[in-house]
Amino acid sequence: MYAAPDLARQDCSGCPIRHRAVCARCEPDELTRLEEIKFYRTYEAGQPVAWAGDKMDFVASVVSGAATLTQTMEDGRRQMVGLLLPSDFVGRPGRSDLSYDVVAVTDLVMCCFRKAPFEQLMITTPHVAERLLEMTLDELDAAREWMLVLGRKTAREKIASLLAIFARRDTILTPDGTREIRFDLPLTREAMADYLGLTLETVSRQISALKRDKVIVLEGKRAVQVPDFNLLMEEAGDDSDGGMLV
Amino acid sequence: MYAAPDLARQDCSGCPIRHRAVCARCEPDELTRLEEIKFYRTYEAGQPVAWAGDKMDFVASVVSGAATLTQTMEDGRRQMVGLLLPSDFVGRPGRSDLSYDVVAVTDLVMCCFRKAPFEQLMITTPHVAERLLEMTLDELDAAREWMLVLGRKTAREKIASLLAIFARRDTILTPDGTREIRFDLPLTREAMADYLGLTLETVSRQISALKRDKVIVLEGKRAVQVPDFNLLMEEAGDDSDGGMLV
DNA sequence: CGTCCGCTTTGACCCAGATCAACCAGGGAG
DNA sequence: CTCCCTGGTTGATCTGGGTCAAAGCGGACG
Repeated sequence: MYAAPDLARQDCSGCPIRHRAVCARCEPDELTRLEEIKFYRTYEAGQPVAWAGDKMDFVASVVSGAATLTQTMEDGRRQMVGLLLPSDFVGRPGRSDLSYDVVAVTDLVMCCFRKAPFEQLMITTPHVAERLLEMTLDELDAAREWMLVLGRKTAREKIASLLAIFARRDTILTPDGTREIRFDLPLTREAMADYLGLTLETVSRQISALKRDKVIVLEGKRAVQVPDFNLLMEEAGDDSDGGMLV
Repeated sequence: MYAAPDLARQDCSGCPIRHRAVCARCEPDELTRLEEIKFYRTYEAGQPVAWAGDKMDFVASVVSGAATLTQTMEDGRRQMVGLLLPSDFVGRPGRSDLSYDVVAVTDLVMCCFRKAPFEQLMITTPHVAERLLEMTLDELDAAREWMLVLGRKTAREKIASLLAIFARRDTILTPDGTREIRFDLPLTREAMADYLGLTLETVSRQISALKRDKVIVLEGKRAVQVPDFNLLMEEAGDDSDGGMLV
């Protein structure tokens, strides 16, 4: 876990997301210019960062913590459309109003840039624009992958797919060096339901079912251990093998 | 309808997508450089453009016609993850393998650029990269909008949402100037089902239901007329009004 | 140390949409 | 003119996941 930084700190070189965020490709001089316009904001778990329809006058990178992007219909139905983890970028250079709610799900630290100077900077420092394009293309691929999950997978496959995502992101190497897959769920059952297009009851039932079938082992309600990752992938309906042959 | 162009033609200035595609922002000299590396390809309705997992050695803009992006699971379940219409862009500078199938659904003309020269050109002509970023961000927004449709909308709402998309894109002004909304469905029932995460039977039933309820008027199986666009939006579960007040 | 509250689990029942199956319409080929 | 073949419609039935309801389970707080 990354300690909330001193809000006045200016040094990007020790930043935990330095090598993965929009600034990843920047040369030292470009970084200096970014440092001049950046500022930090922190949010507590549960706090909104911005609402759909708001004008958001800044863009930002997640430094630590997690945030969700959700769309809501008038009658209250909700769909999570993105999950922001450290190094992910929010905001849309070139447009100002947001089309989804952004909410901190854990304590959150963001590295923000006021929109106008950032847009200016994108023109003068190609490495920022270049990296942002790459990140946006990755996001688009992920969104499309998720469309398959939402449109065609069963409840059990959906849960397994979500667990597989967390497993890939958060695997902890145990002290004795065995490559055991073990992580904490960063979301409540309700948030998982919003992500997967399910109800929280179905999420709970399917997690119980996967536990019963020994696909996962639960320690408490949040800690998950995956004894066999290939089995999990199979449950997710993804072809874990293949693709390298032929 | 745009006639299939002479495959050797080099003049971008008369191109029907000149002002909306990746090249929209190009200055005349940038356009000249694009012209030097471009070439056209045509596909007949139903033909594949590329398969998931293929290395695609070019990127392209749709000039006329339509293509679908679909992902397929091993057991045959399919989900359309994108619909390419004129001016839309396919391909991913920076990566080579495709993660979905690209298939022409109507006769299709594409303006292609070999990947390596295009990537080179992106570095030297910022207007291409700039426009591509903007288009990719739009695609991402659209993909996220679609996640709400797939995850939370009912079958009837899904159909209405799809019809609304076509209506917005393809509205034809009738000769006498009345703003009647009337268009042809570019997709079969099966393709609509793949787009919406439904079965083709459900698609057919819901279209019949919307017809019965006078939300749409069908002329034959493909021609659709929408007497009241607001009613259609309401059926889609979208808040057609609102957003401009406050 | 008890109680309250947010989160989770579990059960019983129901319904939207899937599945299985039959049939229809039109248009191209022989 | 008929045959067939592709895409579309419609009906009957089944079922995965939603809905409604009740109860467990920490952990914060008085």
